[in-house]
Amino acid sequence: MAPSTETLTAERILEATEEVLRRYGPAKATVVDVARALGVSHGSVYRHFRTKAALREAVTERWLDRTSRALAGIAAEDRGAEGRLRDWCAALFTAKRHKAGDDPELFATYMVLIGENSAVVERHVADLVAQLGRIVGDGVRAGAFASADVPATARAVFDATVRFHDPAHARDWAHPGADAEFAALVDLVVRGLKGA
Amino acid sequence: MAPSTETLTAERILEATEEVLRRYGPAKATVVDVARALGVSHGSVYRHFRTKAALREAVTERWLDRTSRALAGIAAEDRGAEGRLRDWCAALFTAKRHKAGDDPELFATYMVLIGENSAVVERHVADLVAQLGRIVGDGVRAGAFASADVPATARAVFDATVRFHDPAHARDWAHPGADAEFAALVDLVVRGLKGA
DNA sequence: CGACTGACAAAAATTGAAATCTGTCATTCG
DNA sequence: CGAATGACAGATTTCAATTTTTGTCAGTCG
Repeated sequence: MAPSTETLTAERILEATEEVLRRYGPAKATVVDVARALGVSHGSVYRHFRTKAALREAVTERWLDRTSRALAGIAAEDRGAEGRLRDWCAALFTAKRHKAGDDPELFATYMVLIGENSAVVERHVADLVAQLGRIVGDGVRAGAFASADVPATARAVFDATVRFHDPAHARDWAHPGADAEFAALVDLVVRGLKGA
Repeated sequence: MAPSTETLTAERILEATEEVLRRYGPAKATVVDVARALGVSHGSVYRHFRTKAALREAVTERWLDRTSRALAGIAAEDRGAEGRLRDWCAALFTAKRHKAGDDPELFATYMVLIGENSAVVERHVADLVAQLGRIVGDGVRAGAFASADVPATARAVFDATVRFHDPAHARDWAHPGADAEFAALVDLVVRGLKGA
């Protein structure tokens, strides 16, 4: 966009890249477009990011981290594990559903980025599962939940809810029964956590 | 392939179509190829299937029905609901994993067909959920499971296990920890079914 | 001196003309 | 007479020529 006299930082490049991706989509967005948006030559962008792939990876990571941070707040709250778990799952579903529904094109763009960067996604998933682990662990300590292997149980909870947070299933999130199905699933999972 | 003197039936066309899809893949397989394999003109194929899409849909349906029928056997067995549920889920996971692992190219072909025929897939899913419903219903009647709404619970069980039967997650099925994660998930679900 | 530029080679994407495929139907074949 | 054919129009795909993009680096500028 407007050339700027500010220093060229990785941060500013990432912002410009997001903007370019939003405007042109993942197929058309080029490094030259990003450079043009910043009023610099594309060589300067390569000073901060070794390849176009690295640049896209950094954008993907930023995007996923925003979700992570929001949920970390819920996981850390000081109250009963069941309530926190229910709210955490609901917050994850709601956040994803809004991202998918509010701006489908931008969401499609991030779906492409996610497909390109499985390593980043893996780290993100590990992060979310760790958050679940903290909630489940608290629940076990307080006697609300039963689990012989907290990390494995946390992973099972994450897996059980894939349909309501994995972008691969985004298509289903709009359909009318989705909320009821989500509620039934969370109830089933919570009952399972409470033990036999 | 070899021309034949037999009558041209929908069944024979479907077999030839499967063969052509296996050989050329979903992108290259044409109606002309199918006709050539049968030793007839492509016009004759159109006598049995109105469009290429209808032909592919029929192939997809056949393929999904084979899985359905195998599982229906387990659902109908005369024994405890918990064992049947565990075996049914394991059979579904194992069957899918083999299809994906044994012939990845053919599996990719069917993934494409599945993407083209969401209506067929929806019916297939409804069928599987109904089978689960029978098992869960039996369990509730026998006092082994607790559920206020059997169809909704069956759907929740199906949803909870998506990661281990939906082709969208096929990529994960090969990884070493998959079996342990599957076991942990089924345990969680079964505990949930047994009630709080 | 170090951030930035822009010309360049190699790789990838786009374009449009030619070839192929889909779906129809008047005609042939048994 | 009903099943099958093959020529055909319109839609889609292919392929090679052309353009654009990526990534590098010797050289400029402040």
